[in-house]
Amino acid sequence: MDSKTLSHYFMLFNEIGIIAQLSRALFEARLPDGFLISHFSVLNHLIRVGDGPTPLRLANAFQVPKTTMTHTLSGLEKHGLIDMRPNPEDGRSKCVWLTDAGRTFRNEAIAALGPDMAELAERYPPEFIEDVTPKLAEIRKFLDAARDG
Amino acid sequence: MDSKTLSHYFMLFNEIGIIAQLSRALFEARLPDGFLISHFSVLNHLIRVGDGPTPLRLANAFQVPKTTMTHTLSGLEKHGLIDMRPNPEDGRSKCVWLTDAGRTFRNEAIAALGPDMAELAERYPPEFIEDVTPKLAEIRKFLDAARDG
DNA sequence: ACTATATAGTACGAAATCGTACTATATAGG
DNA sequence: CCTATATAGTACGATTTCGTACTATATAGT
Repeated sequence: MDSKTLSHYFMLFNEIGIIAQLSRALFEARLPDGFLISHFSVLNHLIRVGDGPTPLRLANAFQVPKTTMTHTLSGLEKHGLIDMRPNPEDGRSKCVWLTDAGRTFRNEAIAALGPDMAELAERYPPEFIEDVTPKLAEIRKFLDAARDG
Repeated sequence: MDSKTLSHYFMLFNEIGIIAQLSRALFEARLPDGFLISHFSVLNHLIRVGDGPTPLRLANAFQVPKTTMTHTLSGLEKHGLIDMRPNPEDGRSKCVWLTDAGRTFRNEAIAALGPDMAELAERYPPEFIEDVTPKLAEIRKFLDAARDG
């Protein structure tokens, strides 16, 4: 791959990285004190993909060490947003389930973004978003598949 | 903004966040041992925007506390990738300059991504990328402007 | 059944990131 | 000029994240 083409691909991920950083800071400021994106992300994942996974599956999904996931989950459990139950199919393992409070927390966190997104929508209408999102979803699926094998 | 539209906007940033996380893990694995994305990001920013800024400007650009930037810069300086010189216009302040080693490090880090990007290019040709990147750049500029004003 | 190996989760220490407090310099007002 | 306030950077402690080592359970081979 020639250097000019490479730089185009690199720039895509550079833009994505910058947006992620800016939007993370903005989003975190909207969360209640003491909560981080890492907490929200787990709740959101459990709703998107379904709850009941093991901590290890979550760690893999987020590309973080399992020790980090243990720490994040303990915070969520302490606040009553998830339940950790023994895995009936494996005595070494646990399963992570959302509580009602966890679902509520996630939904309220998204709702808190309303004003910011409305501001964004003034410049970039829904059609713009609906054009870009599926393309990014494609790339995301590709990256997700690439790291497994 | 109705809840369905909101969820579309949210999903965009959700995809961006996931891709950023996956690509960060992939990229960090390509960096020499002991270096983090935070180090590379600063070098890359200095090349993109031009070097000579103060640590505080960098901290603002990356939306991180200035103490974090102090730490990151001290790591870069220890490895000889940047120079920190006093600011001739302000005795409290310093200016950050790239060294030749810093430029080389940044270029080699990007080059190390070649094989991964080539793999991506098999599925998503340059035209696909060149369609998405400018749209993301727009959103990035908007977010960047929004936090100042 | 028994042993060896692999896996899930955690304890613990190291490094990165963050918030508060402090020092040094700059700016504004008198 | 002198004082009061604001700003740039850093020191320090707290939290998050990460790597290594450990315990408990599962799986494979015999």
